[in-house]
Amino acid sequence: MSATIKSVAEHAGVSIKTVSRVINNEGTVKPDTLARVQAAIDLLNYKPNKAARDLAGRDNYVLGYVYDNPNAYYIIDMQKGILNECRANGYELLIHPCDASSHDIIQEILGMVDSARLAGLILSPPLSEMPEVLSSLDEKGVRYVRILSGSEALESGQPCVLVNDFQAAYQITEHLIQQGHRDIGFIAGEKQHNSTIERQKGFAAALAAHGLPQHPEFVIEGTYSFGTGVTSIETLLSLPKKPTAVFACNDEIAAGALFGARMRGVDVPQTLAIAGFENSPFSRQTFPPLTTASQPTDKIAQRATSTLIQSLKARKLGNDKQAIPAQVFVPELVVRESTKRS
Amino acid sequence: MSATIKSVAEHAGVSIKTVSRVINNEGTVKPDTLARVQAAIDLLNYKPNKAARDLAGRDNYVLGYVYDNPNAYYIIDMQKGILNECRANGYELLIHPCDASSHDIIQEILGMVDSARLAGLILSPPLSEMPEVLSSLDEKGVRYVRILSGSEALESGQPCVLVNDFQAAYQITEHLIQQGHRDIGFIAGEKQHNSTIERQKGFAAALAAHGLPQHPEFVIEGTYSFGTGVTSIETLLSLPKKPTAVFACNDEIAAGALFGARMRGVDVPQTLAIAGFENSPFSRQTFPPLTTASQPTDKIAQRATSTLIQSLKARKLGNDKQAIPAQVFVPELVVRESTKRS
DNA sequence: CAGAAGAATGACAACGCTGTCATTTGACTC
DNA sequence: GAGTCAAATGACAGCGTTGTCATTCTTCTG
Repeated sequence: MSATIKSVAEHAGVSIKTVSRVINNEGTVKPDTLARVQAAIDLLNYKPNKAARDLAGRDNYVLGYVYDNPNAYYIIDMQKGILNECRANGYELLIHPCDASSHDIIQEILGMVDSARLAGLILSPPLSEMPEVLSSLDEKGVRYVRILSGSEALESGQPCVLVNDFQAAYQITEHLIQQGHRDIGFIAGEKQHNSTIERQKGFAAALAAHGLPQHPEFVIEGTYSFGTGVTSIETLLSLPKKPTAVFACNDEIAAGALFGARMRGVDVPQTLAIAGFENSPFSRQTFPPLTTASQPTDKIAQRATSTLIQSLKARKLGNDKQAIPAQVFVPELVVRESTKRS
Repeated sequence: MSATIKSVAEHAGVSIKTVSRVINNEGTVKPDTLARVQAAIDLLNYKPNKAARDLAGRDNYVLGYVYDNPNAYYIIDMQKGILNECRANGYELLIHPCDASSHDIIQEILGMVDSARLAGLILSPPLSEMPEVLSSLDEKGVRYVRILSGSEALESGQPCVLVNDFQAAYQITEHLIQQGHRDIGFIAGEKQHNSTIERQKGFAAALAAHGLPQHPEFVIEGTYSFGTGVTSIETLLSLPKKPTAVFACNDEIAAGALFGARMRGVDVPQTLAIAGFENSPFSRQTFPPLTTASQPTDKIAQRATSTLIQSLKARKLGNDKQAIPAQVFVPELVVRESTKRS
């Protein structure tokens, strides 16, 4: 049926091993041999058989993306970014949605890594921030890259990509302050997401920097959901002293807050300003559109994937020590109507 | 490292071939041998190596989901449904987003099928409705299952799952009529999606059935996007005779229409009723929430996958003739505030 | 220009499984 | 109890690649 390494070798008049060297870029092939082999590959439209590769080689060419996140847009963007990088490097992607709060989540992940012989894992929050998960993976020698909230270089030099939620939250809060708001509410997501913690810290830091008081009753804890937005805004607007602006931990909460405000007949942004976080497509589609922070999720995912692949290569070549620098992404402030005072 | 078929065989005191028979459910193993082997498998926590299986066997255990659809919620639900079924049957899933309008889309799909040695493909609209794609796949002998809009059994007996958009659209339209609307606008999505055609037919049929006139100027063509909703509603509301209700071909358009109406200060649902289609999560989150039709996307996906797997098994066993009956799903009307007249 | 050292290439086993076909086992017949 | 036949099991090759190690070709040295 399709070409094999053998047919390519015959065509090029070399041994299969040499063809193998060419397709693996081992670099120890003479230029003209390489050209001959490459020509044969192109001619026959040869594609290495993944199964055989996986079987024969020590490592294989499948990465896994394990996630527990209800945000469809986030996941899709992640997948897009990961896939781009995977394709560019001849890797495949296995996706594995799961429930991070399940009691045997670790077994589940380990099981899939094992049965699919994954070369490595891409972890996004909250999984990337669960110590039990990470240590189990370390113990089993499973390679992974983490996407997580933070900005400090990790001591370990582990492969990771950071998102500086603190700074972005700081900027959003500052934007609200500059609009003249002094009483600003904060609606948090799940506290097991580091991003929530960081965003809240950024929020608090901005208030402090501008000499504004912290009102504990203005901070509501919830989940990254529309429903949280709806109920939280009710709570906030029922306070004797109401905030004039609200910073919601993500767009979904913000959309819920907007919905809740409208239910009560509160005008946004005139009476109440609302800001979200994430720049989900629908943050543009609410009425009014939401001020938010734009996170290049697909770029982050791509970067994470390339980091993982690099670390995989490094291990293969034995120079396992060489740490790969973590890249830090800072979400950008996007100002829209939901916070614009006329 | 992990257990192999050989270690299991030794443990159970049988040959590797017998173990192979057990894990493949070939049914020609004596009950007590089977029990011994099964015990060894459990004991060693043996998982067959997929790469070896794929390499040795004629067919392999990876399905592909190829899609071109900007709707993140749809894709996520599809993936969820497919994965459920895959896991239950020991298959893996490879996802492949693509651009259906690309000129070499066929080559791209064929290439990935080839290089990943896919056992079969799951196709959703618009790819599942592109004759060129289907015929190329047929020609190459690639197995696939289609998810598409329609209701008639396909002559060919090909594996497929149908969604009866016609009937659902009919119901939505009828609902609007029952609310007293006589002048109803229709905003269409891409016409290369069969769903658009079917929904429009259902719309027209309902009008006809209730003796209402068709107003060509009330039908706007666009894409399945928020933007289409925004601009279309402007067009409709600028007509000398305006519709009092609008049926948008999906929720995203409907959300855009709602946005557009609000921009013009038009009250929904009092002055204008708006209905969508799909029951996307955000159809619940607009203000007011959208009347829509609920499509059990994950169930549809799951059914499609099981159909594909069945057909794969049938081919393996040689009884390729036996056609698998196509299941038809009818989206259900979900009435919310966007069409409720007080 | 012989010899050494390194670069380039090749031969061949191994990876873990399934397919094919041969062999053994067991049940049933007369 | 020998003979028959089907059911159960096993031996072994082969899937397409990579890893290991041996071999050959180059280039450089003195």
